[in-house]
Amino acid sequence: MPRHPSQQPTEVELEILGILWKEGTASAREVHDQLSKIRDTNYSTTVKMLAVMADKGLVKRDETSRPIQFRTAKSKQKTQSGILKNLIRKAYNGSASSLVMQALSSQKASKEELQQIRDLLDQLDEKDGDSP
Amino acid sequence: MPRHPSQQPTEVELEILGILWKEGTASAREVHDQLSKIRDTNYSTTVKMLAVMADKGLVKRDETSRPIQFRTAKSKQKTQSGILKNLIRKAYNGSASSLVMQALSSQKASKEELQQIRDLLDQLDEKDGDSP
DNA sequence: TTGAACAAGCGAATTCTTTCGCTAAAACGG
DNA sequence: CCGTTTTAGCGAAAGAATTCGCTTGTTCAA
Repeated sequence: MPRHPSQQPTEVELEILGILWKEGTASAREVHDQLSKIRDTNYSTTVKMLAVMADKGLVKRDETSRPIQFRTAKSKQKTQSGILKNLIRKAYNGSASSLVMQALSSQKASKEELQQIRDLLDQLDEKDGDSP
Repeated sequence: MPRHPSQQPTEVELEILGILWKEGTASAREVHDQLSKIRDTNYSTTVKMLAVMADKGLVKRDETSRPIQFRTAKSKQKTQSGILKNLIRKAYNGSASSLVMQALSSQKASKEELQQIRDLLDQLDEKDGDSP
């Protein structure tokens, strides 16, 4: 009986995606150097992970340049919100605001950030006035 | 070489935790009935998952009552914020507010919810005036 | 060109997750 | 009680994720 292949990126995959989001584009070596700071891992492993991720369509390879450059296949936005949506559904019973409140209470945020969030809230209010 | 056992609950585990959060306490059968609505799974599998989760310390069994009752071992809060913290670190480069903004923009929230969030923001502002 | 150094890839082993058939034990109804 | 139904558990296997040794290819400087 076939298992459900999870749509979400795995732990390590996410860490690698995180690196690529930060760097934009990077060689296997560069990815590895970053990765090895947060995870005890081996260069071969990193290379393999990138290969697996390429198969899954999570990253793209640019072979025209040497060393081969990697970048993410989907936009950061899209990937992040996919993960978020999934998490909200499974762990927050579908309520985005529960997640938001918890994130705000359990993690520190600067005044500027809080203000940014307020601004966004205002925008949202305007847009969707009051509709059932 | 030992793998990093991920601290986070897996996909199915999370779904089961979600059910237990909603129900408070439930028998294997009850968990299964709920689970099978969102996932094509077998009663034996559910029972096994609960056993595995008990081993990992994710759920507790109350054997005094028959059928055995399950409940989560850690509080919903604690588990959720653990997951969030992890996600923020890995996928949001440590910025809780990025996650919050994305959650707000990509998921609908009612006016009441938005207001709740505002209230929380106000509280946070008061508490931590202007930090170092 | 040639050897050192680095990059890429293959294939197989490990460990973890998820699956379920099958057996035993417990509860239930007559 | 006894057969039936439900619950619990075991153990094994299928599937995924992660690991890395080792081989091969490429680059580069002397």
